[in-house]
Amino acid sequence: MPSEVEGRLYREWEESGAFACGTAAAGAASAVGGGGNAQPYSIVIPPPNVTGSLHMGHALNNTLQDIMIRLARMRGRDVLWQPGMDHAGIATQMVVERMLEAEGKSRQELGREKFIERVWEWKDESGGTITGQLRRLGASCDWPRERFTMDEGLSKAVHKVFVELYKQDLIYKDKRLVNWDPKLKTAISDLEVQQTEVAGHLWHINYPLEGDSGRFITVATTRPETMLGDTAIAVHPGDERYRHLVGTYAILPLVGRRLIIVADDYADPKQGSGAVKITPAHDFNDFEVGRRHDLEMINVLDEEARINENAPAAYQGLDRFEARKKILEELDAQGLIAQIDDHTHMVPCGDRGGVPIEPWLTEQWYADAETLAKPAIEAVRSGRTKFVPEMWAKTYFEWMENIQPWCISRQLWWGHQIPAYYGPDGEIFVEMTYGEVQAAAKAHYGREVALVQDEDVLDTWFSSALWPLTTLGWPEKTPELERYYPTSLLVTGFDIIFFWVARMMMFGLHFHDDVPFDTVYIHALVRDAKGQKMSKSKGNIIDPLELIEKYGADALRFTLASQAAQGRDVKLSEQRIEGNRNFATKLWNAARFCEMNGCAMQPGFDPGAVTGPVNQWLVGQLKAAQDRINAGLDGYRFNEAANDVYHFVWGTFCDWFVEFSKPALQGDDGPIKSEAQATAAWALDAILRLLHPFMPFVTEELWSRTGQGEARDHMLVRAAWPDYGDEVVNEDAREEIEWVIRMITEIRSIRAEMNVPPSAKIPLLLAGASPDTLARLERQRDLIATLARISEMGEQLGELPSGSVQTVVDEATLVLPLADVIDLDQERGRLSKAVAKLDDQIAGMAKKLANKGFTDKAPAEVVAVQRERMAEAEQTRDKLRDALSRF
RNA sequence: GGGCGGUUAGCUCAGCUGGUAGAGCGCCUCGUUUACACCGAGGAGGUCGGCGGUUCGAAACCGUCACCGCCCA
Repeated sequence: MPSEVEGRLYREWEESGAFACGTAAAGAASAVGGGGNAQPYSIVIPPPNVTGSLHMGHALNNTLQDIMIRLARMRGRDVLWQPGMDHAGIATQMVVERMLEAEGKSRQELGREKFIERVWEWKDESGGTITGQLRRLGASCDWPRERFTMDEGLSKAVHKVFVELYKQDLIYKDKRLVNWDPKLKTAISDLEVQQTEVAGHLWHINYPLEGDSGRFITVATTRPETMLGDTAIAVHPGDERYRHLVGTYAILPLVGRRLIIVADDYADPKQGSGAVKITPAHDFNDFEVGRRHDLEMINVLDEEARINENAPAAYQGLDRFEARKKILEELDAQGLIAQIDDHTHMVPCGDRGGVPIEPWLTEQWYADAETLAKPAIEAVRSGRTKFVPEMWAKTYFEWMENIQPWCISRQLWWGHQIPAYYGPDGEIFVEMTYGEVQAAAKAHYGREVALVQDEDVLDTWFSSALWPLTTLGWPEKTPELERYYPTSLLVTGFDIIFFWVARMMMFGLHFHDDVPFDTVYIHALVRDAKGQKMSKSKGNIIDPLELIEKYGADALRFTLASQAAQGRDVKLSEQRIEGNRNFATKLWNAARFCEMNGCAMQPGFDPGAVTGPVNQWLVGQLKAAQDRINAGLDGYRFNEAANDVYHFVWGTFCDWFVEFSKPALQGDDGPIKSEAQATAAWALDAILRLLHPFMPFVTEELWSRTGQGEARDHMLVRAAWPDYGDEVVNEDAREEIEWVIRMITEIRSIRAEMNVPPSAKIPLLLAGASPDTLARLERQRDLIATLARISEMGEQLGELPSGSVQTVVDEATLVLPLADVIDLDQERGRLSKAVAKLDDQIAGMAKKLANKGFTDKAPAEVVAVQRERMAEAEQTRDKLRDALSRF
C-alpha cells in the first residue's frame, strides 16, 4: 500500500477522534449497552527520548501496544493509550553539547541558563520526530494528551515527590563512593554502569616492609595508578604466610607513605600473592575495608580522572592512563615489579559516555530504595501485578531483594534541578515553594539569609518513575487518574525492568497506594537476520522507516507480531517482511475478487442461518479462528494470533472458500449465488476486523471500499470485534467439507505423481463407499469435479477396471482409470511404499495396544482413538494391498 | 563464580496443561482457470543436542553432560 494512503488513513483516524479516550467503539457500543459505561483499558507508552528516532525496538514495542489497544477499542472498552516523551537527561545533554562542540563552543562558555534554553530549542525542533514516526507505524495514541517529563505539571509532581521523600527520610545526602563518569563529569547509578571485558595485565608489585628494606610484601593489581591513594595492605586473617606481618607497616613506593598491614576476609589467599593493596577512595571493596579498619581515604583523582594535588608532584595533572604508564616505568626502574601477568578482567564503563568509570568519593543524593522496594516486591508476589512471561518476575525479585541505595543526583544541567537549598553554613532546606524555603531558613537562622539552590539535577528515571501517575494528572485528583489508574498493561523490554518498571512500582505504591499496572508484558530484543544485536558499530541497524517505506507499515507490524514469541528474541529478516507484504496483497486481491463478484454485505445477515455446506463450513471455520485469535491475544501470544489469522485468510478463505465459491458466484442468479455472495462479504468483513489490530491500514482501506451501497457510518478502527458463539457452527458441514478437501487433495496428489496434465479431465469412481459418502459425492460433485479436474464420477460396482490408479479416502477406494498414462512400475512402487509405510504405523500402534500397561492406565478415550486409528490404517492398507495385487 | 534462557526440517523459528512433529522462507516438479506469478497445485526433507531417569507413553517432566546466548558479581 502506498505511503500516501497510509498517511491519509492515519489523518482520518486522528481527525475523527478515533483514538480519544472516553468513548467506546461506535460499532461495539450497542454490544456493551452504551459507550459511557464501557470498562476502561489503559496503557502508558514507554516515553521515547525527545531526541530519539524510531528504531526497531520501538517498532516492536509500539506495534504490540497498538495491537492490544486496537483490540480493546474494538471490544468496546474505553481505551486510553497515553503518549509522551522523556527528557532523557544525559542523552539529550550530550547531543546538544556535541552540537555546540561543532560550533566550537562549550556549555560552560554558554552558561547554564543559555545552555538550557538551547536544549529546549533542540527539544522543540527534534521532539516531534519520533511522534511522527510512531504515526507512520500506525500507533493509535491519544495524541492531544501527549506529555513530556519536563512539562510544568510533571515537574511540579517531581518536586512534590522529592520534598515528601526527603521529609520521610527516604531521600538523603551522603558522602560515599559513587560511579563517576570522568567524561561526562557526573555521578551515575549502578545500573548505568556496564561491565566490559578488557584484556589487561595483573602487575605484581613489591612494597618494602618498614624497617627492613630488603624484604617485601607483594601485592597484585590491575590498576597500578591507584597506588598513589593506597592507605593499607590487607591479608586474610587465616593466611599463615602473613600472620606475623599483621599490624606492622609497609612503605608505599614512589610516595613513601606508611601502609598498615591489616587482616581482613576480603583478601583472598588464593588470588595472586594473597596480599592486596587497599585504596579506600578509589575502589568499592577497598572502601568497605577502609571503613572496617578506620583507614584514611585519600582521593588522588580530580573530576576528569587526572591525578590531583594529593599525589606526589611528579604525577599531578597526568591523566589516569598516563599516570599508570609513568608509575610502571618508575617502579620498573626501582626493580619493584615482581611479575606481570596477562589478565582479562571486567572494567566498569559508563553506558552513555563509554569511558571507564571511577569510584570516586563525593557527596550525592540518594533514595532509600530498599524501603521503597518492599511493597513493590510484595505486589508482584501477591499477583497484584503480573509479569508475562512469568520468568521475568524472578529477575525483578532478584534485583529488588538486593537493591542498593539509588543515587539520584546528576552533575548535569538538563533535567529537574534538585529543589534543595543551602544556607551559608550548608544547612539544607527542602520545601514545596521558595517562599516556604525562605520561611524555614528564617526560622532556622532567626534572620534572612542568602540561599543557594543545589546545582545538580535528578536522574532521568526519577521523573519517568512517576510516568503512570503524572500523565494522568497526579497529584491532582483528576477523573483520568480515577478512571485509568492502575493501567491495564505495560509493554516494555527486559532491559528497563530495573531502570523503569521497578521504580514505577515503588513510586506508584508509595504515592498512590496502588500498583501502576495490572500486567507487565516483557518483550524480547529485535536482532538482525543472523541473530546479531543491532548496533551502530556493527553497521547492522535496520531502520524501521525504510522498511515501512518499502513494504508498508502493515507488513512490518505483522512481521514483528508474528515473530514475537514469548521468551525468544525477534530475528528480523527482510524476506519475512516481504512475505507479509505479499499477505497484504493477497488479502487485497481476495477483496477485489469479492467486489468483482458482487459480494456485498447484507443487512441483517445471520451467519448461523446459511444453508449451503460450504458457507456453513466457512462460518464455523471463522468462528474457530476468532476463538484462537482471542486466546492468543488474551495470553499475549502475539505470534500465535498472527499465525492463526494468516492461515485463516490465506489457507481457509483464499485457497479453499474462494475456489469453492467460484461456481456459485459465477453461476446464474438465484438463492445459491446470493448466499455465496453474502457469506463471502460477511467473512471478508469479519477478516478485516480480525486483522485490523495487526494490519490497520490495509484493512481500514478495504473496509472503506467494501461498504457497497450502504455507507459505513464509522471507520473500521471503531468497529466491533467479532464475537460469534457456538450457534453459528455446523458440525455436519465441517465434516462434509473437510471430506471434500481430503478428496480433492488426494486426487490432486495422484495426478501430480502420475504426471497427468493439468488440462486433462479424468473420471473418478468410488468403490466400497458408504451410502453417506455416496450422498456426499452427489451433493459435492461440482466442487470435486472443478477443483480436482474430474470429468465424470460415480460408484464403482463389481470388478475394478485393470490399469487404474487407486487410493483411499476414509472407507472408500478412489479409482482413477488412467490406463493410458500410468507407468506400471511407478505405480507399483508408489503403492508398495504406501503399504509399507502403513504397515510400519500399524505395527507401532499394535504394539502399543498389546501393551497391557497402556490399555489399563491410559485414559479410555486415548485408547479408543488409538484403536480407531489403527482400524482405519488397516483398512486403508488392505485396500492398497488389494490394488497392488492386481498388478 | 551465581542466576536465567536456548539447542526441533537446508535457514529462521512455532509446538500453551505429556498421547509418536508444524509454519514461513529456501529447494524440486508442474501450471488448465479474467482475484492474485507479491500467484496456484504437488513434493522432498526431521533418530526433536548427548546420556540417564519418571511414565503405559517424553520434543514436552526430572537429573546430568556438552555447546550457544543473556543478566548479575
